Amino acid sequence: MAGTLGYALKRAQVRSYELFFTMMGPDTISPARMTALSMVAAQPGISQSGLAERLAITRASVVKVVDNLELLGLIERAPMQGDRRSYALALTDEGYKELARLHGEIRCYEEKLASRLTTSERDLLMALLELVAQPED
Amino acid sequence: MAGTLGYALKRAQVRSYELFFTMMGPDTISPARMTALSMVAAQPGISQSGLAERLAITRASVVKVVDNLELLGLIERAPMQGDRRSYALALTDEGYKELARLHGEIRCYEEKLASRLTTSERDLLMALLELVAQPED
DNA sequence: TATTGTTATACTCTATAACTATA
DNA sequence: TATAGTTATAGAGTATAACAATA
Repeated sequence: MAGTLGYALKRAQVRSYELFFTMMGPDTISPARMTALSMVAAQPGISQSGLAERLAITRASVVKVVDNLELLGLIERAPMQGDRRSYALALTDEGYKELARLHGEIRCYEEKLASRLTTSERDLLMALLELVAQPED
Repeated sequence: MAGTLGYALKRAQVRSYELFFTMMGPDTISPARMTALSMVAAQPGISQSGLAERLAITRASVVKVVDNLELLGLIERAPMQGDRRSYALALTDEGYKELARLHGEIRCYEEKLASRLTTSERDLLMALLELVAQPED
């Protein structure tokens, strides 16, 4: 619906994905997988269930994300000590290298995405978005 | 990637969809279809190709959107005078009634989505989102 | 009993390619 | 030739339900 906040959010998000794939190339790891990669990097040893919770998707869905990142050689499923049901997820050396490379590319992408905004406008926008993103209560 | 504008946009958008389906019910017409409905209302007689362009999706994809809205009795495919290849899309009486009803619900939804923001903050947010949404040059 | 990871299956939304009818 | 709408098909990303192994 034109003129609504919901629609403005949607359009900005669509634009961000367009720019993402334009700048990162069509064969890049998707934004969702990049988020998963950075979450495992931030919390090495996290289980698939833990990752599912942080990504707000189901355990079943996380299996494919992890499969894909493992197939690319970026993360590993190691045995979790003390619970043989779980895997301890961690980045491989290759995964850390790739994440570092991605960080550089993402910085360029972010700069272009916000190129019409001053630095303080960008910070303000992010703060306002946080207020919208939080569920009530 | 945490801390980026792209991620903040994504999270706010996910939250807006969650709230949308929570408030409108699981059987509601989707946001995309509502946008299509309001576009046809704003531009009666528009062709499917025209609608595809405005929605920024392919002609093939628009067929299903129109099929769905027609099946619900909300829009009609009328012959386009002067070009027998095209349809002139228009809302049915039922479609206008439903759109009016949706407008009311959307107002409540929008209010809740922006409930943490003042009116001027909401306006500012929308203005900043527009700047992000516009492709460069 | 409850939890972890997995598989099978399905749904939504989108795309591309090939078709038809008209222009 | 080019355009409008359609169909068939596919891919990404998600979900639910049922299952084996383990707690």
